[in-house]
Amino acid sequence: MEEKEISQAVVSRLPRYFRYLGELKDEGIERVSSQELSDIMRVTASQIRQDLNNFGGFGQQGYGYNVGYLYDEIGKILGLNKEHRLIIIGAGHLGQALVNYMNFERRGFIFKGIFDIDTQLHGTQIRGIAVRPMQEMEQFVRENDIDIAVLTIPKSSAIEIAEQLVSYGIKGIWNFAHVDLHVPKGVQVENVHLSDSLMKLSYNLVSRKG
Amino acid sequence: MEEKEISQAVVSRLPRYFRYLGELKDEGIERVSSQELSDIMRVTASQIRQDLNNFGGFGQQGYGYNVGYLYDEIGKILGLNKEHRLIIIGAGHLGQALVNYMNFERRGFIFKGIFDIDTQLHGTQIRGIAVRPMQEMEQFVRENDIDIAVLTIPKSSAIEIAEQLVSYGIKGIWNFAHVDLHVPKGVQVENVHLSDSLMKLSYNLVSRKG
DNA sequence: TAGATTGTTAATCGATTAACAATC
DNA sequence: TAGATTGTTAATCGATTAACAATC
Repeated sequence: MEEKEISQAVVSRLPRYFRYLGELKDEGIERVSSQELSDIMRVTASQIRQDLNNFGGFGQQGYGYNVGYLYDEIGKILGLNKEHRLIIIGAGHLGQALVNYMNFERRGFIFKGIFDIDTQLHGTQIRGIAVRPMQEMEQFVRENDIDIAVLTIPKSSAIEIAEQLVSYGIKGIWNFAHVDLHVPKGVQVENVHLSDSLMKLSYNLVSRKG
Repeated sequence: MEEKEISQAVVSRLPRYFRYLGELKDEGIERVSSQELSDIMRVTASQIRQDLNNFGGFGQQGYGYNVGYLYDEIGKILGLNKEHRLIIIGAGHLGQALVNYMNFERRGFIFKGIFDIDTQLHGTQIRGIAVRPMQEMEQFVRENDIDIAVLTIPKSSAIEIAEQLVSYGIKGIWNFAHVDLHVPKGVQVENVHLSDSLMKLSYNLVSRKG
């Protein structure tokens, strides 16, 4: 199930296909051609067909794509049919925002634990999930089969915490700390560098781009 | 000041250069060669030189780059020498997290106002900034010379609110709503689609990539 | 069958890397 | 001057788009 390596450019577009197909599905639309999808999504029909054909022939000549089927298949490709078990490190506003965002749970991303260094928070709950001291992290990760850790902590501690998590067996890190993490092969890091994003917006504003 | 259009691929890398140069500066390092920077940042020296030369010759043959100077120049390119005036629409956890993140302010991104539909929140303050009713948005934007609006609202209302904001003269939208906004030329949208990011991580986990 | 639209190959475009002459 | 390293051109690589034969 991994013949050729798929480029991250393609992977980055999959969630967007998934979203638009979900919307079409909700509207009760059963079939869609690459050209129709192209018009809605404002990408070329050619790119849509190329992207999808990385994963298999989901369409049918003369017909197009079955919306529900394609939606489900992309969901599977994205691993949304499997349950992911997450912990959050850092119970600040950002951590809380993520825990409270129900849609992740709907997609199979289950928040199992929250950890923070602040002893005042220990024992309090966020959406029914207790905030625990950092010391319990290792045991919790191992006992609850956690595969993803979300880092909503300052950059100063992120590298060290990430190393610990990897040693506990974490396979994926969703990193909101403004630092680059270097992890061993087999561990995935997905960065959300908010200040980089804001700076990009700033650049495009001052450069008076199109 | 806009001879050739710079590709977004290059722009996306600028904040990262800026971050590493800031760290070198803090360490008191005065000069750096593209090769040294390459080793630290794990990109090719060639790419660094190409990227920088889109904006001018900041280096000196036989010497390399002056850290402080290059840091300042990239800051200017990113528009961080100019003050940006922001409002946040949506005072939920995510909105609060952003308002409370001091580092944005340090870079010249000043939060001037917060708006929310929830009447219960009106008059309350977040880090000294009052939460206002949506009805006051237009006047506030015009009177306070707001150039960036941050959308931390559900996707259901995002498109409509974005349209309003554009009509009030907003030039940049930092969009956290999970929907694609279509804005007129001259208005910049920078998307932060958190669920897309999480799905990408999920894909890389299940595809057992490197 | 005729029409539509995919899957896929070929062509183009753009981005990255390599190489080296210019120059500090 | 000799050595180092940039700025920049040329080569390569990868991603996107176009084209069309395959086929439903």
